[in-house]
Amino acid sequence: MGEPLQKGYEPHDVEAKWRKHWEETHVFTPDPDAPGEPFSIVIPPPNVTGALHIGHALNLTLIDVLCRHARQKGKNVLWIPGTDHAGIATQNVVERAIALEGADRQSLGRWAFVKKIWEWREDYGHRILDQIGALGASVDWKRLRFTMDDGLSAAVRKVFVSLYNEGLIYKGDYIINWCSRCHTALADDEVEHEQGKGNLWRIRYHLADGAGHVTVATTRPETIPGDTAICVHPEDMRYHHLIGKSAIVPVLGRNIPIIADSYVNMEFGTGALKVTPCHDHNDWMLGKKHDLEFIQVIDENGLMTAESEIYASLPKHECREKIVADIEAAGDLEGVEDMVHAVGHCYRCHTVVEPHVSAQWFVAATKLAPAAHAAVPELTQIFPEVWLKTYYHWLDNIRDWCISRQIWWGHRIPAWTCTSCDALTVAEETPDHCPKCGAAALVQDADVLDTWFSSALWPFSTMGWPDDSRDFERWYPTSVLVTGFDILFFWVARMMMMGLHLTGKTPFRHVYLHALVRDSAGQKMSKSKGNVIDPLEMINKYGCDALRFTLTAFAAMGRDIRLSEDRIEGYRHFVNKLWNAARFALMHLREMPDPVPLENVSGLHNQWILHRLETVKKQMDQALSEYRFNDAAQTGYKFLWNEVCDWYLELLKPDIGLGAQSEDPQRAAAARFVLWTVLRETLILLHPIMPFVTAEIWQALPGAQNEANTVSDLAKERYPAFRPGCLRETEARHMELIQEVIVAVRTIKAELNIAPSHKARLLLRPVDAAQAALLEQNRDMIITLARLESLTTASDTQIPKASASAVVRGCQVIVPLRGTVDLGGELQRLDKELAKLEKEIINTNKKLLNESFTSRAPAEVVAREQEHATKLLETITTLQALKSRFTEALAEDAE
RNA sequence: GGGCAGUUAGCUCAGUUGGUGGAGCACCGCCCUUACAAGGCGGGGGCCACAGGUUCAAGUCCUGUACUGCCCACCA
Repeated sequence: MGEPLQKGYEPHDVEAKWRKHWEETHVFTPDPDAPGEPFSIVIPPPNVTGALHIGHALNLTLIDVLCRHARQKGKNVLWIPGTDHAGIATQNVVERAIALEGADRQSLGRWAFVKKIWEWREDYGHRILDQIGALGASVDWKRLRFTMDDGLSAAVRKVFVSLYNEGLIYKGDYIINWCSRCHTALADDEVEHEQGKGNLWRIRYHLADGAGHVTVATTRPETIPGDTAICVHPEDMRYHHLIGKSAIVPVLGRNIPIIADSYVNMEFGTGALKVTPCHDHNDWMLGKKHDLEFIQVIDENGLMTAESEIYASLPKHECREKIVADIEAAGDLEGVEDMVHAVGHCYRCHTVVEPHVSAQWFVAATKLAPAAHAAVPELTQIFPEVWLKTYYHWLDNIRDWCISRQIWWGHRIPAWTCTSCDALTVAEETPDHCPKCGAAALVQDADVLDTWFSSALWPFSTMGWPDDSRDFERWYPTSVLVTGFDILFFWVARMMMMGLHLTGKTPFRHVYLHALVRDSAGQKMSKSKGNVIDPLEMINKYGCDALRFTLTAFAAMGRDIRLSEDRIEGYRHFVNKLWNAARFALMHLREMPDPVPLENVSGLHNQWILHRLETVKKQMDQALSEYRFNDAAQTGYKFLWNEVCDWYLELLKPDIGLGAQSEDPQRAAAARFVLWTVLRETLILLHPIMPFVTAEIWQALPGAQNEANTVSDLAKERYPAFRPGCLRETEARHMELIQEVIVAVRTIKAELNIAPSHKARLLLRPVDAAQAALLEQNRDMIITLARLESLTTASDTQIPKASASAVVRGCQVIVPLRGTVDLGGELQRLDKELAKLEKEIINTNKKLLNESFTSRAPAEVVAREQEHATKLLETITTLQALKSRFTEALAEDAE
């Protein structure tokens, strides 16, 4: 027996206690040789120096729900935690930190700077891990990984070498996106395009033969020194005669060819395009295609190169001003207009990126993509399905992936150049001599790999691949990848490509893409907007379970989550409700009740709640297996609050000696065991979503322990077995009648301003003998919950004229009115009810009189409508009779 | 420019295969009933964005329009 429950739920103490317990007992460290179907998930690794944000909280909560549920279902569950070295992001953070000390990485040097980052990681790397723990994530801490661990780094080198040897990694000159602040290449999808104001200049290029000029339009005049052609559309009659001739580059005076390519848009600008292959992606393509000259005029610092002659060493924006002025002075500027166009920015630091030609390493993604396309949905299924098309489209239009980054923090590219013979060696281990010429002087490539390269290996590198590993054998491929849709391309697609190529298997059977968490106005949360909701602050204020329940309840498929603090506060009430319900139950379960056969238990309320419990067990299980997290949460919520608390706990009070009735030992025994069962199984059902509060209640539940002398840990408990014998549709419907009668009485009281505590007399006139028996058998429930003085059930009961009335499933519900009550109120009530019913019967009859409905709709639907109409008519007739009696009473009263 | 979502109660959102629309919060009234006032009971509130179409029957399927959001590609 554990500790009894305190008056109020104190999340902090409880959370700390269970976190510690779970970490110390290693319940989430699985044994690969243990039985059970394998179930595995790898964490989407957060930045090692990062802090937990609400997106992580959502992600981790959903994964945790799946893992805890899978454990309950008897699966052998592995959830690998870990962090990502996050190249550029981390380097930037540390650079900013050392800048405060007046240092910079250049002056420190590579070795010392990287050492600094490792130190930084030692200091701050624990923070994010601690925060993952604070969310209650049931990860296996013994298998904690970091993308720059020895094992994972070895995997990275192995993959690099093997792809290189297969020709799937190559080095080449290419135009890339260059961030002159981060000083590194950026992948296409690391560039964010934003609309910005600019100018469009129209500039004359004189023809070399002196026969006039051609006018081009450009937004970037500073690239003019790098022009190596003018391009027009082959079918553009305005320029047809110029194709093959030469033009002169303004100011510099070089001759360049005029070429034709259908890439050119005749409608835009003047229809004549200046081609600068080194400083524009499309111009690069044209340059390659038409074998143009490549002249680089802007360097990696954003300064003009010597090739730009008189503009050499000017910053590019100054060059722009100067060259425009020079052209204008020469009389060759035809005009300037304002225009809005998209400009690329670095996704990390927001500097404008510059297309830049340099030697880079590439993965031949074009060759890996087809397999990743073909694997879906056969081998890997994507949820929700709307992302399928997006996934396919991206893979079908993929370009080779630039994987080299000119930064210092990351996996160094395992390629060495011989200083004497220039030969390139790619190897897993540092070579001590050049394999070609034997010289010992080898220089390693200065670049590191794109962070996503190591991330792409994460599902198997974390399991010990490429070495023979029991974990890999047992748990790869993983069961499901849970992540945000924003990294479908960055991460998911690349894991698919790498996983398929290297392991021959897709790295996960399912991919569940969850939504983004936005603020209550639908805005993306960001520090600069000041609209972030800090999950740790929420945990602190409302408790972890409240936060987790909120996130789960809002995680509807394919829809963004608009979160606000109010909602978390709201779900805290639910945690509290569970706590209080449990406290009440435990007051009456001082010790383990003696079991009674539940399939044969007596008492309509017992049969009903057990029936509902079975239904909810099935529904929640089903919902989670289909990633309908919100449905699972809502089902649990409604069951506990609206059924267990609002009805069942009240209904069982008479059984256990609360209220007017005297205790019947047999009924009390049954009630206690049913109560114990319902509480016990509800705790299990809610545990994946709310692990802490349920675990705390569980340890106080007598008889929940299954091992002697140990703390009773709900995290180890199995999903409750289904009891088909407890499914009782008929009894559930009978219970609904009782509930409806009770509600009818309550409504009468409320609407006629009769105090709820007023003990009314109630007369019931059942529609038939079966109903009469049912009502009579359950009279205690009605008396207690409707708060009655007396209850008379008989079809021939005299009805006092001054009575309020209602009709429930044909049964007349009569509350005789005495003294102070406002009789006019009852008339209004009856009229309102009758009007509603009449409207309904008109609609139903309209349908039934429609020949095409009765002949074409399924017989079963027609029969249902028919029955509905009959019942409506009966109710109306009865109610009208009651109303006329009541009107007489009013008249008599007036006399 | 191409693609994908969304539009349902005052607010935030559910609504599986078409069969007479739900929840939470907010609102109104009554109640401190011995698990819970972070509560209980009852109530009001919606031509499901708009216009067509399919069907006996449309929030649900189809077409179009409007607005909102996102993704991709970017025209020099």
